[in-house]
Parts: sequence; structure tokens; C-alpha cells
Amino acid sequence: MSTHDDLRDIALNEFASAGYGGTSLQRIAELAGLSKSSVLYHYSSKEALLEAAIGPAIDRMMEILDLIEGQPLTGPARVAFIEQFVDFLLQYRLEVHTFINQGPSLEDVPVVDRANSLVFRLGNFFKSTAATVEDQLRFGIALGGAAYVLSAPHDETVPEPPVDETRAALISIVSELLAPVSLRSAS
Amino acid sequence: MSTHDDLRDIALNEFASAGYGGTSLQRIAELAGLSKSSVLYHYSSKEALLEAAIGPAIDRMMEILDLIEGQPLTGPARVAFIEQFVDFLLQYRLEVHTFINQGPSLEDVPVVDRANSLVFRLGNFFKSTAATVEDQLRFGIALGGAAYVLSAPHDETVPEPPVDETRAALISIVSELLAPVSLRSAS
DNA sequence: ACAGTCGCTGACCGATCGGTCAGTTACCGT
DNA sequence: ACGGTAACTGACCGATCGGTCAGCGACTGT
Repeated sequence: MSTHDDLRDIALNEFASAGYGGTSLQRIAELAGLSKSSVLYHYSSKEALLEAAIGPAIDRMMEILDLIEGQPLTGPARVAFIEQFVDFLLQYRLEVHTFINQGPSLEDVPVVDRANSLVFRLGNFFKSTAATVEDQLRFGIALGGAAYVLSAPHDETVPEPPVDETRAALISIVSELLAPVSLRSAS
Repeated sequence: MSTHDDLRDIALNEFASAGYGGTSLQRIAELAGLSKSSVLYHYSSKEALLEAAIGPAIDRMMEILDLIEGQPLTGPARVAFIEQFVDFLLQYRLEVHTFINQGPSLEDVPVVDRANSLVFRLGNFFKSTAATVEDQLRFGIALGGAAYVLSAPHDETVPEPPVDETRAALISIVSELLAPVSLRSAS
């Protein structure tokens, strides 16, 4: 992997765990075995690093939203969306965790504005298909919970489960969480 | 409310949204309408502010864990635990969000060590009652998802739902998420 | 042999960081 | 009237922040 991509990955890891404001260019440089000047050679600013780190995830989520926005989430379309959504979370877990949790406090960074409007669109989309308070909570828990569980540090004394198993379990859980009240049996 | 408590609340809000490392004493002082010196008059250091902000939540969760650790989560004990857990999340939403998401990266701060070992205990407790990968994911999603949804900024164009409704919905969702596989119907 | 560029560096900049300290008010009990 | 203390402040400290810049060695095509 190129130094350029290395830096992006290191920065993403730090942004996700220590926060954007809590991560210094010096720290990224140390983790990469470079000087701070070298980091700024590859990326013109700290903001540019953030853009490189979370930009692709935002673009991808925009694509998914464009596909499903406006149409009802029933039948095979619903299953397909949930699979896409879970795969998106698996691929961009650190990115999602980063802009989900810190987006609101970084309001005037351009790439974060895109992320925030994305979350807003996502919320509106589910508000249109899930009218009750509980359904909206369910959506939020699925999103925030999956992002948390996928980016939480892993217990190193035990091997990580295979990704296929995680994916299947996630699809099952998210399907359950996003099932509309009307299709659910009363508790 | 006293200036002392004001500062704690302001700091907690900032730690939860911008992160510990991303929050400056200067910013806290400005939000409180004080000078930075005054903040350091009430709290001897930034770490002391963090301790005051999340310490009580950690103590409370320790209590809950002490009560239920070692005994099986079935029947009325399970219902009682889930209600306690949800009430805990409702009362300490910002605290939980803070140390859940930033605990791992602040390893050598004493109060954060307590928080990390707490999360570790909580994880172990559920590992002992939920052996499958899916059940552990379910627990993580319930914890991280509830913490996320309760601390995410609220859409200001619409009134906040009454806390009773949120509480009831949360209990329903968490109960569902924490139901062991053996009690669940196959999908 | 040489000009150009690529990856990288240390020195340096002003600003801000967490934190210390001496001092200023305002209010207290005596 | 006065000593003590609680609340607060600005000046200041060394360290670190994000960022600029001139220059370094290695490699390239001509």
C-alpha cells in the first residue's frame, strides 16, 4: 500500500477513536513513521485528510440513498436495501462511526456538512416509512448500534469471528430492527 | 444551579459531542461566561472535569452490575435488569456516550480506566449469558445504539417525544435485542 | 552530465493548549 | 472596622497545535 493510502488509513483510525479535534498531525506522522511535514506533503491540511478519510463513505451512502429514496421499503426491495446497508456498514465502519458521532460538532467543515446532510436525509427517509417514535428509535439504534459494535475495539484474547458470520448476524438483527410495527406481532 | 455544576454539565456536553481531546478549557469557559482561570478554580484540571462529568455514571453502572453479576438473566430478574439498564441510559446518556466511544483512546486517565473495565465487565457478563456471535452483536447494538440515539442531536423543527414514550419504546427494543436465541422463533 | 521531480525533512511561524500565580473584588462573622 | 474566604481575573509559562518554506538526497528521462 502506498504511503498516501497509509496516511489516510492511519488518520481514519485516529479520527474514529480519538476524534478529529483530539487527533494531531504529529500523532499521525508518528504512527506512519514520518515527520509532520511529510504528512502535509501528502495532504495539504488536516481537513484534507478528513475529506480523504470519510469522503468515499459519504459518496457511497449517497448512492444507496439515491436508489431507494421515494419508493416504499417492502418486499424484495426492502431485503436488498438492508443487505446493501449492512455491507456498507461493514466496509465503512470507521468512517460511519466518525461522522455519525462527531458530525454535529464540526459544522463548518465542508466534507462534514455533506455527512450531516446525508444523515439528515437518511433520518427523513425513515421518518417517511416509520411514523411512530419507536420505529424511529429502532432505526437510530440499528445505525448507531451497528456503527458502534463494528468499530469498538476487539477483545484481543479471542479470535475475531469470520466476516460472513458477522454479516449474516447483522442482516438478521437489522432486519428485525427495521421491521415496521404493522408487520410485528404485539409483545 | 451552582457554577460548579454548570461547568460540569457544559463540559459533559462538549466531551460528548466534540470529544475530550477536542474540547478546550477555553471553550468551556466561554460557554459558561467565565475565564479559563475560573474553570481551573472550580476544577483543578481538565481531567478533574472529566472525572466529575462521567464518574457518577460509572459508579451507578457498577452498582447495577454488582447486583446482577453471576446470576442468570431469566424471568422477572431479566425484566428488572432491562428496566434498570434503560433508566440508567436515559439518566446518563451523555456520560455513556462519552466513555463508550472515547474510552479506548484515553487509556491512561484514571477515571477512564474505571470506565473501560466497566465496559469490559459488562461485555463479559453478556458473553456468559449469550454464547453466540449474534447474541454478542445484539448486546453491543443495544448498548451502542441506545447511547447513540439518546445523545444524537435532536431535530429542532419537531417537538421531542415525552420521556415516558421513549422509555417504553426503549424497553421494548432492548428486551427484543437481549432475548436469547433459544427464546426466539427462527427467522 | 544535467535538469526535473518525487518523497521527505528540520527550522520556523503565530495561535492555542493546559496550567500556575499574584492580585482584585465582594461578602462574611466578629 | 477588620481578617478571612469564596469567586474570579489577567498575565504569564512551556508545550503543542496546524501550517509554511527552503532545501535535502534519490531517481528519472534526455
